Amino acid sequence: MDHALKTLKALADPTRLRVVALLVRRPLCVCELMFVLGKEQTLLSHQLGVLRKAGLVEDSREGRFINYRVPDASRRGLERLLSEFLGLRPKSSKEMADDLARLKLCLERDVRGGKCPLPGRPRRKT
Amino acid sequence: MDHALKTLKALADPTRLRVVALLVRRPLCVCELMFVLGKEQTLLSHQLGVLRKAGLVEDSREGRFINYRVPDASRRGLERLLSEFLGLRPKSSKEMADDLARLKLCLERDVRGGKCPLPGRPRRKT
DNA sequence: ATAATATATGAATATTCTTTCATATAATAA
DNA sequence: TTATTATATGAAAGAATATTCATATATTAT
Repeated sequence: MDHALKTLKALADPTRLRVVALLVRRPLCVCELMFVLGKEQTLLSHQLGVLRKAGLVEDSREGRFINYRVPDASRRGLERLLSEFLGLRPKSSKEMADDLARLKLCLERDVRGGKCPLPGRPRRKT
Repeated sequence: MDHALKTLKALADPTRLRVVALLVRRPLCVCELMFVLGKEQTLLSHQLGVLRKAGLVEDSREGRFINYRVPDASRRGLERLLSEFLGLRPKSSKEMADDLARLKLCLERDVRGGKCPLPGRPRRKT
């Protein structure tokens, strides 16, 4: 029950919930989350720490970037929790739709100056 | 997303989570919850208020007692959330097993002095 | 090396929640 | 009516969380 509580507490914050709703779709680095959510680096770092300690996300370094992701094992469960139990679907939640739109922008326009090395996105030219 | 957050916040407290785990099984009045959880009336009252405002529980008066229950519509979803997503099953959670044992006691031994009028339990002799 | 970039972390502050206390209310009993 | 029982509620106190600030670390670039 302790673990259940840690999970619930970790999700019970607007920014963290948005982060999870994004990461459940694809891995992202902190700067992409900053762009999409419009939050300070240091705040996201703390909040990602909360999610990490709750086991909801994992991180892995890739060069100077750190990518966060939802572990494969929990992905399905989380997806269903969000969409089925909480009703968090892009169609029904404007906030979520907006985040996804900004994410699209972020990925398409390579907002971080071509520096973010996530798979499927342009890398630096060096 | 606002509603999702309210739900998560309401569940993200040890006492409230225990309350929900009990009410998902059967309706109970406040004094029964007091007995099972070993908490003060006034505390439970506040916390039931939080759950009620989040729509997780309903209340209905029956004489001088007030019975709380999980609305039929959300019962299945909540059950699955607790057992499947959070892993809160009596078998795996000692805390939950203990609560259910105390609930059994409470119902069998008619702890509230035969006064609680919930269905399936002895009523006052008057 | 030095500088720049991406991110983390500890401490301080600000904010929000929980718990308790005192008291109110609604129903029933005497 | 007065007393008792079951529960609710507002306010105060206490505890936990979130946010910000200053600074640290790791990686890469120059």
